[in-house]
Amino acid sequence: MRFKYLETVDEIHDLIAWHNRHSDFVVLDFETTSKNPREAKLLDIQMSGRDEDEAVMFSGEHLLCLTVLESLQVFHNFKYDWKVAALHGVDLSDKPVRDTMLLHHLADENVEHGLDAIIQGAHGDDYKSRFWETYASYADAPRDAQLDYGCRDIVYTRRLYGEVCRRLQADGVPEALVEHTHRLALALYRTELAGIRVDLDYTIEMGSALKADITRTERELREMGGYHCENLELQAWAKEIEKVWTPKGKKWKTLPKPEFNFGASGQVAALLYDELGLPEQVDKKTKRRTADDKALEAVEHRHPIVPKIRELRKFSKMYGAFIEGVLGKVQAGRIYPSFNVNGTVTGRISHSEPNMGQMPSKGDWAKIRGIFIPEAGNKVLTCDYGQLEVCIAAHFSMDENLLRIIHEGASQHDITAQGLGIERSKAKTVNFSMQYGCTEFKIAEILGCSVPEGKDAIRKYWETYAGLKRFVDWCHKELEEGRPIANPFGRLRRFPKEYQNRWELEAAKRQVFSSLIQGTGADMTSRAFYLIDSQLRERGWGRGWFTVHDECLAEVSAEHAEEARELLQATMLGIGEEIELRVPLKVECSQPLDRWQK
DNA sequence: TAACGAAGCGCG
DNA sequence: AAAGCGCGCTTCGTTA
Repeated sequence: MRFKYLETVDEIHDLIAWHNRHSDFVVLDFETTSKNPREAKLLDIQMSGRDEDEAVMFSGEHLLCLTVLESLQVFHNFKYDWKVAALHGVDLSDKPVRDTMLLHHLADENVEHGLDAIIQGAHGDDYKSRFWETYASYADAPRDAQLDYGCRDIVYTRRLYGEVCRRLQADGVPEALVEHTHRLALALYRTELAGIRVDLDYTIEMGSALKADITRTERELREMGGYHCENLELQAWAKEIEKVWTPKGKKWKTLPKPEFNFGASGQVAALLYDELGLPEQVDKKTKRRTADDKALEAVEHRHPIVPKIRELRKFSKMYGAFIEGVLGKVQAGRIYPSFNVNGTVTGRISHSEPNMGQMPSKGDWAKIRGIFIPEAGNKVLTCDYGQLEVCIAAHFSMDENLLRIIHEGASQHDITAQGLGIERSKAKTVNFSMQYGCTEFKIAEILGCSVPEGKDAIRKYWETYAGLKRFVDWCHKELEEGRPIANPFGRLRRFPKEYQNRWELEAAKRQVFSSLIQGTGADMTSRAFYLIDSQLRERGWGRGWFTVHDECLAEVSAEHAEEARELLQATMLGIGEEIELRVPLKVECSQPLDRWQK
């Protein structure tokens, strides 16, 4: 390998001009001071050279030179480098781009996609670990070491690009899916750069109310023993002489300070089961006693302290994960979540810092979503696919009852309840569980019946949805014969060809159908999101905000909100035609809103 | 003191 | 038999 540090702008321009004439693509990578693009200072830029073992590096000061580069840009995670460039005043987003990280995920969704892991696996070259063992930071390393480190990344990324392209071709992954994936990432790049506005007053007010709830509930918990508790020890604990759980010694000690932590599940379990003598609830999976919400619910009628602990848990979760979690990430009134295109094996987008997809949506807690607001003068639109999984399952299976649900508006939960002779509320859980491939053990747990009765319930379920059963069986046959199943976009969910034991095969059988449904829904939503974002921008009406699995959100000017609403609705419905879905889709669009809410 | 896994829980 | 899919975040408690 030959690496060179280019000192002058002339040298850089010479090479770029050469690329513009001769290269199909140019590999690029940035060295910076932080993984967070908003904190990152651009230090150096690396670029592929005239032949495949050659790479160059030049100072980040010459970032502007890249604007004259015309060739296809190849990055490993372009979203990061483009954000850094944008925050240094250079927009690279009008250029064609390919991303070896995205391609690697399309080629194998089951492995890690970081450049380090890929290179280590493919070439066994551990120059990266050697570099980081020697130097505390990139900036601390001498120029020679920086050049070697940065340029090796380029050479390996260049090889990787060729290799993943060959693998995608061999697997028959359509170019349209490759193209869509990059366009989606481009839309998400813009979303990430823009960030999301936060209503600080609203958040702080909700936060202080929650904080007061937490304080009050904690006080009530500590006072409670004296009134309701028949356990003498707990009464004593409640009155000053408090018990302290010592993790080291694994036992209770009587100490004068109230140090019991209701937020620690181990301490709560010790309190409920050891101190109060409530019946131990055991986790079916781990065989260990548990103090999770389901366990607490099961014993809450036996002691008034239990529902209080459940309340406190809820308040703490809401305050800690969502109020503090969001406020801690606010910069000048905005948050900047990451939207990861290859964060899941199914093709869903994953979110982080914060995860917008886990913002509370149920009951009163949905008000937490109201934290997120559009720019002044804009409105929020949120549109979701109704019963998307049912539509997709019906499309694949053409199951009679599923088709009835879609065409006649029948309720899936009612049909299942009737078919199995169970309550509607239980039928709802059964429907979700069956989509996830559950066994008679889980069904027995849901219905509160014996395992043989659970088995019978599954038999009735498959009688009710016989067409679906045939399709699920087909999925299992494909799996067992080692053929990956492509979704309508050509995305593959790959499973091992060989299994060490029966259990691994059973796990794969549970996953294969579920992944197909989930992945199809994910691609439909993200395809719609890309189209929505690009059309809104083209028309100057606004932009895409983000997606939450089967929901597209956008922010649009109040002036065009109604037209935009039509556009979102039509675009999401249009995905059905695009993939020739055999059933009609349903899309529910919100009114133009002043904040994110139902 | 930092890093890590487990438990618990938010979402679809 | 490890027996419902896919994620990310916070806290706790242990270990390097």
